[in-house]
Amino acid sequence: MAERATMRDVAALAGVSLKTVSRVVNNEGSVSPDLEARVTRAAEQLRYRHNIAASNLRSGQRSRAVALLVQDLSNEYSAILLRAVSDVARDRGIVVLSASLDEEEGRERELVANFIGRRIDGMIMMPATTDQSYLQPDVAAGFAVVMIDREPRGLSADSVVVDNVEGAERATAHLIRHGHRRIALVSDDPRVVTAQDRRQGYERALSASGIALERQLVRSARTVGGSMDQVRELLSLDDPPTAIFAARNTSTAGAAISLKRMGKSHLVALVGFDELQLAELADPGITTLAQDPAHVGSVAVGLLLDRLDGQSEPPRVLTLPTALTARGSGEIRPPD
Amino acid sequence: MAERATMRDVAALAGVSLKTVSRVVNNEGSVSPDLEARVTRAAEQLRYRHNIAASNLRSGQRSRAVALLVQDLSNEYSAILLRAVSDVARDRGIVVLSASLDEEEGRERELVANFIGRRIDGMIMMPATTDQSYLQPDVAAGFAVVMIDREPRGLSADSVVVDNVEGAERATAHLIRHGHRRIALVSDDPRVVTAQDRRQGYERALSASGIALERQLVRSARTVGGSMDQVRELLSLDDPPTAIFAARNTSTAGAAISLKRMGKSHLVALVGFDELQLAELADPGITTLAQDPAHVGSVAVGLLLDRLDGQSEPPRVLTLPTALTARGSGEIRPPD
DNA sequence: CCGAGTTGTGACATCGTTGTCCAGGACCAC
DNA sequence: GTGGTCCTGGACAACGATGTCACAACTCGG
Repeated sequence: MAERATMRDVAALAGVSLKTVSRVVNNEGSVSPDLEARVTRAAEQLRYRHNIAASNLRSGQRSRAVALLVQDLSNEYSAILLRAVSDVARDRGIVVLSASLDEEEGRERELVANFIGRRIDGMIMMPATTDQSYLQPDVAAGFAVVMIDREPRGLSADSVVVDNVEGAERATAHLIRHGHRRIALVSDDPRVVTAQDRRQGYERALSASGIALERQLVRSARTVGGSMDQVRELLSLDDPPTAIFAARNTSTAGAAISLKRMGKSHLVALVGFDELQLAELADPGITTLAQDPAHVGSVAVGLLLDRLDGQSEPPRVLTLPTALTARGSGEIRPPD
Repeated sequence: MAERATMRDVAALAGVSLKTVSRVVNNEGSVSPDLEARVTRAAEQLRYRHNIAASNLRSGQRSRAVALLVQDLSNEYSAILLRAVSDVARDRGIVVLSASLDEEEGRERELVANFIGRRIDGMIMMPATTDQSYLQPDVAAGFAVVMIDREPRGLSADSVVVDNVEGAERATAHLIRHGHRRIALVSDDPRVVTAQDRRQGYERALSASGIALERQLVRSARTVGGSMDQVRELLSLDDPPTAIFAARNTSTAGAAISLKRMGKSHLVALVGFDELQLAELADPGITTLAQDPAHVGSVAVGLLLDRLDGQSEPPRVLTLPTALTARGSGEIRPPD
């Protein structure tokens, strides 16, 4: 296998010194046109590829790489987020690494260690750990961190969140306003902070209307399939709910599919937290209370780049709004 | 801002030589337990983070980083692909960079140059260029490339594809079998190779049944919104199509939304190429002819890792199957 | 108690690049 | 012709790490 050409090889072929090649490659300017042409030709001839890692090592520059750590890259929320982050990064010549944490603490620590070992400049993370104080020394050493979806714990870092409690309360109140009093909650794993917040919002809305919390109407599941099962069980209760608040996009998808398979899409109301790309296509359309993941992404990467540009104010928490879009499923009224 | 500790600092604190620290960090074994403990303690105390880039530079090891270049990371197809690639990579301690090309040749070349400059080990790519011969010298230097969705041109590299012509022909034939003769095609930008292939399959199916190609029924659009517009136009023709073959997931989504808004979901048949996560939720469910992106991803990364493990057979082309899933929209019969 | 073999440790060069600094030629004014 | 400035080019060390090799300090058989 052919070895890669280095600056030394280029210099030898062009008959100049190593440093002159470096000057040409970095466009430092102070090289005569004649020599510059010779160097450029030699580089092309040898298919020279500048080694960015070596360059960064020597020059002490930033690596121009950042990471995005989310729960699940295949979730459409994360996919849109990644796209938004990548677009902003690319405009600045920054590359993006990404990974899925699946809410596993060990995986977060392992991936973070790997990324920091590669000396990336910063990271946008939807944390899986409950405490991120282990990152404090790295942040002190200039590593930029922005949390999304959840505020940092034990770490001073910027974050971009939505008001999950308020949003869930609003979504649940929407169902109550349409006459429901038996409202089920289908949410994510209760260990997840956002799931706890959304449950709290759900409970607040109920108690604000004097509705007692019924334990059997509160369900959780981590996957679409799991949510389908929970909804099937809910609807076969003796006294089934007349409405469902699905606190996450996978829960909403599962609930909607279950309702459709049971032929109850038009009978049981459904409001989902988070957007679903094809929410409009379902029949009835699925009412959602959504945040805009592209906005979250661009705001988060903006905060990150600010820090890399030397911003040193105290950490900021940006709370983005959520919007309720009525499409039909959330406006179904309870039977008589 | 605190500078990061280096091995030199750790060595000084532990009172040993640099090389001994290196031995401990790399677990080379031949260090006495006593010294090893001192080194470990010093490393923790200084929050030492091993510099992987410097280590790779010196040792000449691979970087254990690969890239995934797709058209659009926010497309659910790409998101699932990325997730599958990441999962396999993570099991081997390999990190994944990703980027969207948006079918722009310049962006492909720019991103590839950046990634190769970072000395990543290999790349899985849905190419935007029509000719990838510019990569040949890098492949010769040990850079592994696997193409997905499209075969490489001007480059010997492995690829993972589906038979687009055959798939499109099968999808179109499905509509013909249900009695349609005026079948519209809504596809991606005609410069995209897969769009050309799928159009060819569409035409083959028509001519196999003696149906003349009608130019005005052949449309293309790059986005969901564009596809919606095309479908709206198609249905307001004097002699509108009774069925639509949407040759890509964004086209399918656009077509389905347009049909729903026009109240024609149950009147005009629709078959889409590629899966849509909520295809089942639409009313009627959307009939699709799909490939499995997770499978494409794991097969592609498998080929890539094989090459990195030294596999040197001639390039392979793996053709994966597509499956037609009837959900209702593709089985609508034409009026009268 | 010696010589051979085994272990553990460190000095040094090196990976591919860039920052620093100096040499020397061209040019100008005097 | 001299002295100063400007510009270009190159020697050298360094970034943070590891491979090579040499050399102490052991062990152990005889």
